[in-house]
Amino acid sequence: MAATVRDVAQAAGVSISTVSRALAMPHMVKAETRDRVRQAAEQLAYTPNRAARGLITGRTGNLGIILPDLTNPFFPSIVKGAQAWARDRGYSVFIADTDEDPAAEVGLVRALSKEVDGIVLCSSRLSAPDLRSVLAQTCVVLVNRKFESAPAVTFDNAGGMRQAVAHLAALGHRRVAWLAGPRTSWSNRERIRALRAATGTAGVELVAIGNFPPSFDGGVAAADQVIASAATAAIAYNDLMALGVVSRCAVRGLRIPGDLSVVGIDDIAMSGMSSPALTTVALPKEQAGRAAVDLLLNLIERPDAVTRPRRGLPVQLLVRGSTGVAANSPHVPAPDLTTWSREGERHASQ
Amino acid sequence: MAATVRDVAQAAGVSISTVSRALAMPHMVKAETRDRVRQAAEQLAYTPNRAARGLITGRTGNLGIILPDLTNPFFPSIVKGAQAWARDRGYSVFIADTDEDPAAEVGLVRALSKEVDGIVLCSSRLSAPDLRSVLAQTCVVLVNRKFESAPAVTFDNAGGMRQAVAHLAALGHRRVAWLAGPRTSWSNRERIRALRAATGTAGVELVAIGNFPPSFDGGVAAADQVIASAATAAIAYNDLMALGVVSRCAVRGLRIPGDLSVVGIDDIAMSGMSSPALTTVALPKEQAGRAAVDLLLNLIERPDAVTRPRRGLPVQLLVRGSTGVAANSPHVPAPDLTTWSREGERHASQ
DNA sequence: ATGAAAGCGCTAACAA
DNA sequence: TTGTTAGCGCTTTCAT
Repeated sequence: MAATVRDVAQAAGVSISTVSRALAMPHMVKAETRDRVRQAAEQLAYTPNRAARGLITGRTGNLGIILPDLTNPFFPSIVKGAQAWARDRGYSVFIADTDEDPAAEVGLVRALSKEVDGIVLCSSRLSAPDLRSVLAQTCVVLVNRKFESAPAVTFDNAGGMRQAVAHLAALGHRRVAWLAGPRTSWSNRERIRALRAATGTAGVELVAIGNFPPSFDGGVAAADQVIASAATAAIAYNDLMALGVVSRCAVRGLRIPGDLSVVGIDDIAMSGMSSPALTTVALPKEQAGRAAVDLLLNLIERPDAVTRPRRGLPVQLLVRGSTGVAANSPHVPAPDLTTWSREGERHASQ
Repeated sequence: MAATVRDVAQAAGVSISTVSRALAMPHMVKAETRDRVRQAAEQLAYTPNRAARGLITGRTGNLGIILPDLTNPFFPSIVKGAQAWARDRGYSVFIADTDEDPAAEVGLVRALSKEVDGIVLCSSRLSAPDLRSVLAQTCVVLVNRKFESAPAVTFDNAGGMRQAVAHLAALGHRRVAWLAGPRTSWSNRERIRALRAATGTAGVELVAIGNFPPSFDGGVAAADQVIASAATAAIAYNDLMALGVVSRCAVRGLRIPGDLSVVGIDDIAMSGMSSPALTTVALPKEQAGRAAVDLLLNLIERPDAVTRPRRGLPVQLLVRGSTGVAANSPHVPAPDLTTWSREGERHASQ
């Protein structure tokens, strides 16, 4: 059995309350006693029982992180950052995947809230009333979503869109397609708005297409509409969709960036591995995880401190192979079977 | 404040122990009383305090999952399966990422072991003595590693290698390269052994190359040795490496599968998105997560039950675009600058 | 500066 | 079948 306060107290020849104090509030104990206790504790490999502590303090020392889909590579990076940061600060992190289901999201928050001191809620797809109710009941930090005055870590979507548009405009693109992601996504709304502003300023025509699922297949589905739109460049809601566009363009016989320039958002690992590599707006994902934990711990440990709204984390356009100088419209004739069969094997993989 | 047993007891007009029983051992309580208690509990939205319960039962209702790197897409799938399965069974899951550091792995097991009933240890890189010590102290299920008599969930590496070799042999390949992953990886050792057997039977010559890091860049680094080996096909330790090989081959001006066939292992999402799509040995990752949780809960809830060793989970070769009929040796002359510059932009992304 | 004692919310003996 | 009671290991008054 693991050592308890009592064991340590006995070994150090003091009372259990002295042990507790020596370990948690060292300044309230005489130096000599403190050292004796510490030594005894170390020798017995004593670790306070968190359940017992939690029972009296009302705190668990645990955090939760809830996200739509672990297999979307955007999220593991956030989790990685959050988990490591929290652990360094003495907190453990529960993970929960909603499988993109807002109903499950509510349930998970409720279930987790009993077992944690606070929750990091990533890319929440919750409706305003649901989210409001969740925020009222639990200590929550949002990531990648802003909602009323709730503490949140976001990315500088506007800056990212400006960089992307400036890049494309400089390459001579005058007609740019936006491939929208989920309608319920806050960042999707945010990005289209920023895009409208940025294209307006740059004298670039914007064509919005979608919404589509924020996945590779969503991008594949979107590609044909992009091609039909006669845009010479496309900005996708995320890298996964952008990669889908690139893939579908290959099937359709379009060259990237020769016929169409493609920009993604996120900078998931995959985006650097495709060929051509994807030009993308890199989001500091691990940093966001750390920032969320910081915010959450602040909320937990200093509930009265005022948390003023923070601006989005800075993002960085990474220019890679999928963007190039503007070409003629990529409007191509309907593909014939010859064109298709050449890449037929590719298609089998979907 | 949240409702306690006492509140429910009062509301239902019974004692606290009746409440506890009615909820945890319904058969020991008169039906009518039970219903009354349940109704009161529901109305008060009562949830047992897990810390208090844990204090007396000695169980936390939590599991931990430890893995080398969350940003390696192989692991999130396992976590996803494990997390959902555990939650359905009333357990929450802590996540911990070792950042590929075996020393951190030991520390994390120790730290987590205080807060959980059991740990799922994925692709452990621990040395035999370290692993033995960990297993002695904690309730652990290994995933993707076999060690002495420890309970483990593995994949049928031998079957996978046989399928891959049979596929390549049928395509006429007679000289196949194996790109080894980390030396400390159990599955790496397992696979090379299976490969030796399978190639021997099939009359195929095997060339082992490596070890390399199990990453895209590892594959990029390996590719040149593959090309120099005059093999017409390569099997990589995982999909990430296989994708690296494909990418590097493009830079070197080799066509896939025309000049070289490439087979990966894992079936990460990315492998279906590359072009050509990657032929790969698909591992049932989420299923492995679920199986690990099953094993773990069995261990926790029936410590005396004998767990007999299980064979590896069945795997499935997915034939896609990256393999084709054997060509001549891909031995090519050293690339000249013209060849390189054509794909120079690709290179910038690494 | 230290100790004694109460009690967090729950489960599990033991009584009735 | 139900109620009473004794703790689980810890923190935290309240005395000393």
